Amino acid sequence: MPKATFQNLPSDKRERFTAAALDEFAVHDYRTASVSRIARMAGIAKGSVYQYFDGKQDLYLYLVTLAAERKFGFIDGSLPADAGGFFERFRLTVFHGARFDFTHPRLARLLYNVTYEPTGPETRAVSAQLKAASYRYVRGLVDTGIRSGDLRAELDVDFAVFALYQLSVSLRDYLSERFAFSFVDAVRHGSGSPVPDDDIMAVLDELVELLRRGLAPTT
Amino acid sequence: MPKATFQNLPSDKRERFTAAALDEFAVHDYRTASVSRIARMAGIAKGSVYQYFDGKQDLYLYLVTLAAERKFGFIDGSLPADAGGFFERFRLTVFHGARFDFTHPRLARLLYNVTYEPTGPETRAVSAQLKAASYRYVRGLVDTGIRSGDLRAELDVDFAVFALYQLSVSLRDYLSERFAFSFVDAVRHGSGSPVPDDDIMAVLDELVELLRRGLAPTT
DNA sequence: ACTCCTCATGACCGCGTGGTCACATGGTAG
DNA sequence: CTACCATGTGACCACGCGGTCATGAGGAGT
Repeated sequence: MPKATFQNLPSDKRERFTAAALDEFAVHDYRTASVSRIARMAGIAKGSVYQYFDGKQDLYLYLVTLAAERKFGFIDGSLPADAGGFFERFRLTVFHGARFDFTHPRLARLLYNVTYEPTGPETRAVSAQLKAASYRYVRGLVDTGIRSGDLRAELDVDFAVFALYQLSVSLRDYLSERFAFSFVDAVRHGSGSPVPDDDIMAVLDELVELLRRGLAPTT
Repeated sequence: MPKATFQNLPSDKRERFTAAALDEFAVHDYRTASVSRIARMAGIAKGSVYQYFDGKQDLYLYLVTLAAERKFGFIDGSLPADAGGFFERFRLTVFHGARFDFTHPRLARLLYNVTYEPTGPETRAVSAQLKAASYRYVRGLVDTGIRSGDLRAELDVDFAVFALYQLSVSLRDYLSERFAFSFVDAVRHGSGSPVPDDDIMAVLDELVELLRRGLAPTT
């Protein structure tokens, strides 16, 4: 985590550095990301990076924590306090998650990289932590869903949590493909307007419908 | 693709090299994988690698093609010729896919890496090709499923294909977590007996049930 | 014995990496 | 004016990478 020196920095410099670092880790995975490039982009000497953080891993941990807090905070802040049924809460959670991703492509792309990089000694712990947090969230949803009768009581909870997690995480892949929104391009240049809320909702309707009824005809 | 020199090699040497290369790309992603290490592991000089292949990318393409052919061949060879309903065919396809993965952890892990590495100029094309092939397969299943009435006619086919693909691909994550089977360990040391067929089937029942009925109670 | 040709070899190249460190800078307290 | 301390700096280090290439070994044809 950041040293005191980093906290003492004038805020514009601190932010310029943070932005450069986020860019780098959003476009490259951990191994490929380069501390030298971050320093160059931020317009500071490479040595300064090591005045702010203990090293590459430390910087990475800071950025991931920051991104995760922002995203979870965004979602929580957007969810209505009153309960609503399981499917409605799930729909809104994923919806606001997707909104966050399209409006904060750098942070979203960083978290995406973390999710799909569970290998490697440097990233393993961070990836596991992030996944655990997401699982906890979904499991809470499922548990209350079962208690309230919105979900079948005989469900294999572990499996349901897995399926919901996977579908909601990979939904970003589907959305970005379907609406031709490249997160990497959005980070590199400011290109591409975010996918309209209505379009996200349309796909989400499809997903919730699938989850609610299954693929088979009701006959 | 391999040069003539590689084809002319005595088969034991060729296989020792292929095994070493598969190991390397199964345990590391493309950038992290090292040609020098492969040569060392295979007990040959680094220069020899460049007698067999045009370079790292060329070697990678060869290995991925090989792994994909083996896996698709294995699944096709295990599927009964007579049709069966959509869900039964889907179940069997995923089942044999999982069986292949547990009995060929090196190849499985390589394909896994390809799937989750769509970034990077060197791997982009290969990843896209593999995904396209899988999508084509699933789409065929869905199309005939709709024609035969096993699936609702109003389904958004694109979305259904996405969901089926994602769930079946990520099922390996779930299985390996649930049954504590580490693919990476299985590659590095021969450790860990594959998950029993019955256990795979039990999870698959859960998946197919989910897809067939959806999460909501039938009420 | 001489010539080809295929293949094996490992020292070597240029590069970019994460990380270090001796030194420079500048503000503040005495 | 001096002493101190927090910061900034970039040349430098060792490393491992993908890739090259001059050299040599060995078998086949004549």
